[in-house]
This record gives sequence, C-alpha cells and structure tokens, in this order.
Amino acid sequence: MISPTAEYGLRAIVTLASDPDKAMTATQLAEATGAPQGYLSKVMQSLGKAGLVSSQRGVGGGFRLARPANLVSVLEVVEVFEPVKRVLRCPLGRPEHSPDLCPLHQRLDDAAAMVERSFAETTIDELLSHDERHPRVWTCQNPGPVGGPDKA
Amino acid sequence: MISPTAEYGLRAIVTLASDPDKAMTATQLAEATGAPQGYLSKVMQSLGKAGLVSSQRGVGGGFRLARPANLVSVLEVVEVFEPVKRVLRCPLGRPEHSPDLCPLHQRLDDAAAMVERSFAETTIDELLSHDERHPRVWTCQNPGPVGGPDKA
DNA sequence: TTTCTAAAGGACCAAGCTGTCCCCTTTACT
DNA sequence: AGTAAAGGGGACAGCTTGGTCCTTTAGAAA
Repeated sequence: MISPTAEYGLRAIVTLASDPDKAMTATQLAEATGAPQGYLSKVMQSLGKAGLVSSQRGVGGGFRLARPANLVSVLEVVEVFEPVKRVLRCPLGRPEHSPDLCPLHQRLDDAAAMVERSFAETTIDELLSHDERHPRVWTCQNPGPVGGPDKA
Repeated sequence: MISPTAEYGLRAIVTLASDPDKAMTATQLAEATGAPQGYLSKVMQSLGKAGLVSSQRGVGGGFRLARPANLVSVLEVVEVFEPVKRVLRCPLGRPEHSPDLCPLHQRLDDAAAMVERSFAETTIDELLSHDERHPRVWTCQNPGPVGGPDKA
C-alpha cells in the first residue's frame, strides 16, 4: 500500500505529534519508530524540506512538528515520499484527462482515488492513541523495520 | 497503486477476454497491450503458472483464458504479481492478528482492505468495453509501457 | 572562543524490479 | 523427417529503493 519509507515518515510524524512540545533527535525517533537510524535521518530531512517538521541543530536540538497535528493529513506525509498515482491520463492517451478512460483504468483510478481520499481525510491527531497505557510510546510496541518480523 | 507488471498482466487478461475463442501469441498481446514484448512473455508465464491462462506451444499456439472472464476477478490477477499487503499483524506485534492495531496501522489496513475489496468485486468481463467503436482493440489506444508518455 | 551536540548531506552498497537477449523445447504443417 | 512457429526459461544489464557510514555544517552552552 505505502512504501517502507513513507511508513517510517508516518511513524515519525505520529511520534512527534504525541509530545508536540518536545524536540526529538533522529536517534530517539529511530528508536521510537523502529526505523533504521541512518535511514530515518534521511526521511526526516525529506519531511523537513517538505515543511512538515522543523529541525534544530546543536545541543538540545532535534525535530518538531512544524504545524499542529490536527492540521496535517496522512496524505501530506505520504506524498512527501510517493505521489499517489492517479490515472487521469490514459497511459499514452489523449492530451489532458480526456473524459473517457477504458474500464480497466477507470477502476484502477477509482481505487487510487479511494485511498487518496481516505488519506486526505485523516489527520495526524486522529492517529494518536489516547490510551494512556502506552503513554507517548509507539502503540504497536516498537514495530521494527517495515515488514520485518512476519517470518518469526 | 499497482506495479507495471501487474498492469501488463491485467491488460493482457482483458485483451484475451475480449476475444475468448482466439489464442493470442505473446507478440500479439505485447502489441495490443503496449507492453515490452520480451517482458510480457514472462508476465504471461506467471499468469500461466497461476492457472489464469492456458498456453499452447507450436504453430498456431498462444494464450487463452483458462476460465470465462466473469469468473476471474481483478484481485486474482493482481495477486499473481503482488500480494495486496494487509496489516493484520502489528509489525513486530503480538502473535496472530491481535485485535488492537494502533490507529495508524488500522488506517493503513483500512485503505488496503478497501482496495482489496474493490479488486475482488470486479470481474474481468466488467472491464470489457462494449463500445463497438473499438472492437477487440485496447480501448485506451495502445497504452504503451506503463508510465511511459507522461513526460511528453 | 572553544567544545559538544545534532542535523545536513554525500558516497557507497545490496537487493529487487523492469526489461532485453538468447537458446531450448514443444508442436503443427508439409 | 524437416522446418518454422510458438512458449519456457536462464543470464544478465540498468535503475530505483532501502540502508549504512562518514564527513561537514550549524547551533548552544561553558
């Protein structure tokens, strides 16, 4: 559905949102989200360039959400890493999105549209667990690298 | 949404379905679907192993749908190439699909479930254009390699 | 000003996916 | 039999992604 990279980004954003006043370092975020440390810093860079997080160097620095969590949609985060590919253009088709896709591509686009809509309608604050049994810790108990421990 | 490979597979299946009595060679299918010739034959092999198409070697051979188009779902075709990844297991989570995903993964799984359902409910015959202006020719005018002519 | 800390960023590696090529096997037709 | 037409399948090239590592830059506090 979404790439590992986008998942890491989402996990990091949610983690930041769970304690908005505290800056978190890439290392802390990597621990909290189960993402590889070195890779996560790249992910955070991307989020920074996209304006979703602000970063502060030096002692006591780290990352913060650039906006309150209720003003950030899942879609925004995902699209930093992978544009949701709609099929407006019949692949090789006419200029612009001519109104007649073939049935196959219409269905494929419908599916993409559903996902896009779902992501657009969900804001980050809706993803916070208000369950105080796991305060400000990743709710799914340290997920680990994406797709990691399925084999176990 | 789906990989180029899965798209090629779908296009080929739909093309076969548009004239179920005629065997089509990989070359013909490649032309009709705009897929690279050499690659499509790999795709067709996969569809064959999955039991969705039957193949016949030698002169006059080619590929045919193994089942009538109304008994083949889009999901079946897509899953030959890429399993729709549901998130039943909290990545690293408890054994089995414990009933409590964190809100993030619940949302992600919801999206995957929507897509899966949409694909499962659509059969190949629903994708045939009954528009006789383009009889048994790819409706989107020779799509070309996936993602091809967007730059143009 | 120095020093410590943390992000920024580049170099690099491994794996997977897309795609090409070429040869082998099977089949039908003459 | 022989030959041409078709799929089967392996080898391999190129690109993108995921991931590691190391150096550079910037900020804060002593």
